[in-house]
Amino acid sequence: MRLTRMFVPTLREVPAEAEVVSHKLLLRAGMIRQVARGIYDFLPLGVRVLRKVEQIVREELTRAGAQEILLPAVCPAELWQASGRWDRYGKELLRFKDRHDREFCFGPTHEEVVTDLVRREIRSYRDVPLNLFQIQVKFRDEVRPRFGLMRGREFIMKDGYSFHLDREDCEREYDAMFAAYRRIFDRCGLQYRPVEADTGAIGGSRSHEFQVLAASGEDAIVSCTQCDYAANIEKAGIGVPTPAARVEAPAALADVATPGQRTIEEVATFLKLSADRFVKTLLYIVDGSETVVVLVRGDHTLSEPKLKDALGAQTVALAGEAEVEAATGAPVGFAGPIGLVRAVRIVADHALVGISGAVTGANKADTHLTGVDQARDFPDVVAADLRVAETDDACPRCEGRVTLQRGIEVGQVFYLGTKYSTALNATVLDAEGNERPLEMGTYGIGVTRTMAAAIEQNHDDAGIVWPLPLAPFQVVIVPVKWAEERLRTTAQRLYDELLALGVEVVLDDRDERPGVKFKDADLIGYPLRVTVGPRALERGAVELKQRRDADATEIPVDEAVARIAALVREGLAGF
RNA sequence: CGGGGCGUAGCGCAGUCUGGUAGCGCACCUGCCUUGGGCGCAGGGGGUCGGAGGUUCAAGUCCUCUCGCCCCGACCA
Repeated sequence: MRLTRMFVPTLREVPAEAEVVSHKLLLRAGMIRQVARGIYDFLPLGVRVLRKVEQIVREELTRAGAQEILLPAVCPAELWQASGRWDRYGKELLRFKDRHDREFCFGPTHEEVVTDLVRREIRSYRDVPLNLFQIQVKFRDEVRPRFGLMRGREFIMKDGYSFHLDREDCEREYDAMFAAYRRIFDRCGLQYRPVEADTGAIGGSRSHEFQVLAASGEDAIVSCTQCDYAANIEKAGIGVPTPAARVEAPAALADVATPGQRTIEEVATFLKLSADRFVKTLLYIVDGSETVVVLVRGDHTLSEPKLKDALGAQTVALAGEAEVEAATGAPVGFAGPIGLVRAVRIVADHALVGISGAVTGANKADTHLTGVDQARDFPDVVAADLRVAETDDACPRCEGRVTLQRGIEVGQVFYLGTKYSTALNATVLDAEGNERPLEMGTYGIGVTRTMAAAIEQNHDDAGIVWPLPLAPFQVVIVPVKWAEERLRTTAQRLYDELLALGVEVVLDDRDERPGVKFKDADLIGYPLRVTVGPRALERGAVELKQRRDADATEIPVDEAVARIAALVREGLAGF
């Protein structure tokens, strides 16, 4: 394309609403514009990048045996009622009625719809395995959309679903999708890590997230420095439990007045003790009814997913003020495991087993207990791995230690089991003539989020540095002075010849000063820039600069087209 | 949902405290000039000051309500 004919409104200044770098650069490079919170226009350059991501996804999934379909974005309530999610999904589900007052939602994900399709058409075990995917606009009415395309309300997702006769076959497909996802993100030119993930409220038992490594990522991931273990921090296990601190001469229990000191930090400062001497006492309501006391060391953080696993619970929720007072007889801030009003289950993190000389709430207003000895004072606890992992914790798989990194979740693979097939009665007859619910897997990729993640990971002060496979165009040709015929005709010829070779090239035919063109080229992030200027042309040459390099090299005009085409070809082959 | 911030030209902002003819930079249009990293000069167009109501001789400015956007937290996967 000629730049004079293109709709690329670049901005010199950053619109005030943008916070993170991908959002700023997408706006400045004229790729997106915000329409409402979490909802965006995609301009021509933005669409080209989206299509690049989509095409890679499409090719790799097709290669892996999946088939593309397109399901409705507007879905009838009945299917969601059948799965139970109409009530459970909450306000994130955008609901509305048609003119006949029938209820619909804008699909945030499509397990129900695809399972409905499959149950109507599939009868025999001979019809499976079946793996279907779509690339579609989704809507989730997020409480707090933010960071541009990183967490929008409307976004483009590749969602895939597979159907199998038994668990073994489903797990085989899971592994195949895992491998396909690796190829997809490799081909996108991204640095990422597959990590073990919490299975969350969707249900199911096995899941990996694909996390693009970037400091601005919303997720924390734990990875081992010695083996390939990596997990979302919510899920990450701790190899060797931290031994509890013990004091030499066990002290007797004693009340100590702590007026108005509720948080660990406040009490620790007040008593001049370090936080690891405290037993943090949290009350949880488990599965909506049972009150459970949960203990972690004062300097540790509880992981709710781990708590859920440890208790075998469906839901856990921090207890409200009234519940805390009912169980402890004290206002919030003074709870402890000793002398509770009601006998309740107590679970404690490993790091508290055997602790002595500790401090905890006394279950009395403005009072804490010192000299606490776990074995003596509250022996009746269940020990479990409950806390959030920290840097230098032991790896659960090897002798190594773990480190923390930030990541952007761009994909997730999930073994679902028969949750939806059972709810929606999607069954097949097996070889013995028995009706069996289909085993399912689900596989998602955030296409728009991948686009943002690529920028978070690939940019500099001047703008985006697109990996070649995702760039909206591969090459920009910049004639330094459009008015000068010699430069114009050379630029034009290079442009025509590159186009003929199938190179995605833009000709900056604007009558602008060179500085403006260079700034825009850097901002937009074309991987290759060809500068046609009087100095080099005098020597029969043009300049070639890669976006990621600092310097340009001069190449003879006659060789330029072949050299550039080869660079693009070889560059793409590298992914 | 709780806390905080902001809505003035396409973008970035000043003006609001202390009411009195709506401004600046960039962008845009015209002309000249210039052309290797966001040139220079001259001229010009563009605003229901987010919206509604109120106070006042007079409201961008004060009061009430409301809508939108951003950040932190809670929530959610």
